[in-house]
Amino acid sequence: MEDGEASAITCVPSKEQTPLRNPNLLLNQPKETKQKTPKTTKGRQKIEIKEIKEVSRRQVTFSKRRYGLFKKAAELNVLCGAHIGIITFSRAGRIYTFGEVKTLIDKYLSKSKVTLSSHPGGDVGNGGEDDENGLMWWERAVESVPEEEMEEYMKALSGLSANLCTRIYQMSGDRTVQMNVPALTYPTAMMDGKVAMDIENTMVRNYEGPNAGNNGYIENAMIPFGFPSQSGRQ
Amino acid sequence: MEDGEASAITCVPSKEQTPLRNPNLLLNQPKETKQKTPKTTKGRQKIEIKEIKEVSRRQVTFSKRRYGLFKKAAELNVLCGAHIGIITFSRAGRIYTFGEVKTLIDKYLSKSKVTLSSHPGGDVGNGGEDDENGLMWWERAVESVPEEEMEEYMKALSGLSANLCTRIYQMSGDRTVQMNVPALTYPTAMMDGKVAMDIENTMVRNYEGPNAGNNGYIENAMIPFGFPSQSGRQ
DNA sequence: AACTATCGATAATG
DNA sequence: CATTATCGATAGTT
Repeated sequence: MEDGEASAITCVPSKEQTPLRNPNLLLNQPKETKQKTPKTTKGRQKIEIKEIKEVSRRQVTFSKRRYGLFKKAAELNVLCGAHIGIITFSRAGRIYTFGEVKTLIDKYLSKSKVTLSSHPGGDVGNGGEDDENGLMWWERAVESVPEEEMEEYMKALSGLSANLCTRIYQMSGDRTVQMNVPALTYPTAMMDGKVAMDIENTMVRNYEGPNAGNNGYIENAMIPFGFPSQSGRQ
Repeated sequence: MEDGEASAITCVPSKEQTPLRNPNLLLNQPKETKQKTPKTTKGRQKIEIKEIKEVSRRQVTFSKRRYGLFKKAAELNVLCGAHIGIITFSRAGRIYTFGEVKTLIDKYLSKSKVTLSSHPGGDVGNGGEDDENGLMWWERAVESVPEEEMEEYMKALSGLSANLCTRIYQMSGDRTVQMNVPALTYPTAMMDGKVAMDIENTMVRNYEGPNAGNNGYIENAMIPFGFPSQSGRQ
């Protein structure tokens, strides 16, 4: 499907290309005889929902719409008390996440000592700080994971999620805990920096919802990570 | 910020603040030449972004806005080629998901044998089918996981996610695989029905993006789950 | 990045 | 659930 052809998808089939050059724009300005509407731009125009080919335009759209999407999610969260998590992978492999889910799981992990007080023999209790000695198997750097084990990893991840989810539901404690299951876990984990070291052009950004505050939604909660100021490639 | 009263109509027009400093924008407002239109409704009114107290109204808003959110996500996906996953928990505990992520991970897991072909000594190759004998630790039912181990589960899940993400990035194979990491795993896993059995009034709905087709977005891809009419799990 | 005109989403109503 | 009028998001431009 090339440009210039409406795929007849729905809604308002009247697709009009834009030969429009608003004469008010750059023509000589004979003063505004009628200062009614000095149109300076065409304003928003209808676009077809299909892949944007031009890179720069696509990047801009991605930024704008991702922002809008997260804002909507934040509003939905506040208005309806729903718990929402969003992960977005850009084409270039950047990860943007939204959600309290991440925060909640962070909180859970950080104060797991308090939450889970009675454990038999382990010393998980002081898990607040990193346990640098004797990494557990899941803490190994991924380089050590051969490709053949990928499947198991996947399986483990899937199974873990299921188990966790079930378990948490069974506990049926406060509902906030129910939400913080697996969804947005790995961006958090990637925050440690390990991942950033390995992946050249991958960054993680996070967007926090408004539920921490009251009803406004936080605009600039994006936290860059990994490399300082890598601008470019969406 | 206090929100004491619960008025019948959550409309607080008095607090309306105009962040726009351009006077031209005000000119756009339709000049109210008395009443020449028999207005049948007030139309959309501005609402404050705060929790909606009334249940029925909140439910309606949740439906509408969740629909809108998923639609936006679908558009973003198509327009920019981004891969997006969304999980939404309603207050009642219902789960709604959006995203190709779930589908992709399903596919990956089902054909992991094909995907990971060259392994030295193991026999992961035939991992396509379930290994019913000798369940791995992550396959144990969660009932057997004592509460004290919850922390480890959480930790494992987190670590696994990070490792997986890194690993997949390193492989840098086809991009579809990159996307199917951990995000929307557990709804899939919950498909087994175990969770549904335990939780009385919890259901999982899924919303699929449009990337399967061309540029339209699928409206009614919600698939109920857990109970009888399971029409295939792909 | 900021602005503006327009389009799309949706609160209120039937 | 359909309609409508308004508000909010955003495509195009500077």
